[in-house]
Amino acid sequence: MDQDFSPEVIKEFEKQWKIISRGAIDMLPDGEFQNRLKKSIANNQPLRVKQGFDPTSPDIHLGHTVGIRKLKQFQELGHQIVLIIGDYTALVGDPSGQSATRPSLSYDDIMKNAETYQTQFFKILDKNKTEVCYNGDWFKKMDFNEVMHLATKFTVARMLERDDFTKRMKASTPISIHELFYPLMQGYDSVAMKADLELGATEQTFNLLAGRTIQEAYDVKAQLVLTMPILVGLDGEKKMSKSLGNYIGIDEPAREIFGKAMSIPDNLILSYFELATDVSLDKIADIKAQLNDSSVNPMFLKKELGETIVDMYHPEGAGRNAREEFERVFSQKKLPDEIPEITEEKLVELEINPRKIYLVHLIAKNKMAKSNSEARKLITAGGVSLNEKKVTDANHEFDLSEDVILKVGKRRYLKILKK
RNA sequence: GGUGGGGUUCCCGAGUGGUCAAAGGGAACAGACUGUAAAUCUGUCGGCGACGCCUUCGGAGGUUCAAAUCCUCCCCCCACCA
Repeated sequence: MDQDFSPEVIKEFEKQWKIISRGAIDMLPDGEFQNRLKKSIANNQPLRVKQGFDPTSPDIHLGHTVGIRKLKQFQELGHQIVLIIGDYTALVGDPSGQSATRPSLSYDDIMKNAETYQTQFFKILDKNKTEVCYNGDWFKKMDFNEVMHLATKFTVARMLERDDFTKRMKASTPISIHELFYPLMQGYDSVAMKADLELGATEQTFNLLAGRTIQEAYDVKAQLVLTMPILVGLDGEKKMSKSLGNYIGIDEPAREIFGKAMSIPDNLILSYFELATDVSLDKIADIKAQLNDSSVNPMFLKKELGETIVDMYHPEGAGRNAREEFERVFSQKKLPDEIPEITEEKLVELEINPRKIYLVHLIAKNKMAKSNSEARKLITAGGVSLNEKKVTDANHEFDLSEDVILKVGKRRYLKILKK
């Protein structure tokens, strides 16, 4: 029952399709997806495009931006973006891709995270055109009867099909009943928001499709599903996540972002360009060609990547500055142009005698190492220098006769000022 | 509810009375080599102004000169049975 669409509609559809499908893995169901998009254009009825984010950590990182930037594209094409902040789903914890039950967060922490999420979202999205909801808004009000009713809409067999559960069963790791509710909750969000389309990473496919089932059970039209690849973290193996510490936060200082970008393994360069930046498809093809050309040092492409990413989240020119700073410090091994400083008075406050500075304490008390032992180990390992001279004596003491620059490891600096 | 098997340092996982701050691997950190890439090699990997001392082996007690190891109670997980 395809209706006939005018050439203008088809033209607009093709334009939108090209943009929307960039980078996408699945756009389901095939056929219906195209059709509903066309209808939306023909009837001037924007799609309600939903994605949920559980505020389980305080920061949005590049991994999140894969979806957020896709939402941005929909937004620019005139569709309605619906952001769900999963305050209640965060309480449950998404089992997707997990090999163990997530540690539960306190509601206070979740709400704090939700706040920073909001401000960081709008570094990318247009706040005025975005609908934001907390799923606690409806889950808080549900009584047990309604919860059970929701639970009747899905079967155990289907739930256990997903491979994260299968794996956990095989590995004999516990699965709590409440984790089974996660997909139901996410699906119910789609009911509540009357979502036409839900976006998520590939690992979300099960949840997204479950959403269709739940919607239909509640007599809401089943949503379309669009999945995006998972951005691999800095370690080159696992998905980017705050808890694994392999992430680039969009709120981080320019030099951090640049530095972290430089530390990714070479085989990630292309996917970072594809998933984390807005460079054109032509440009991507060009980068791909260069990566295959053995005469090109991938480092140059990586620097370009770093610069591009920095510029997305910092003012114009920040990328270039970060790059120059990086080259100065790491390539030419010069001192960074900004080094945290500490004064003689501050030392006294830290109970360090400026006339007899015990290096171990200086490092530990300034949080350049976790403990005195850690500091001691770093010194012994040859990772500590004073005024660019390596110190390997763990009991080293010195007096502050002049300003001193302390370097610990590759990148921790501190300047101690004689008053 | 019954029976059996388990809970060890960031993770996996050895260890069944002293030689245990606890093998091995992974992760991480530092150093060498580099491009803050990969690979490789080396070292470190509970805390402490440190060849000694203090705190750790699910929790609480107990036996012992001595306990991760033995006993008691409790908590949690898994498998099978019901």
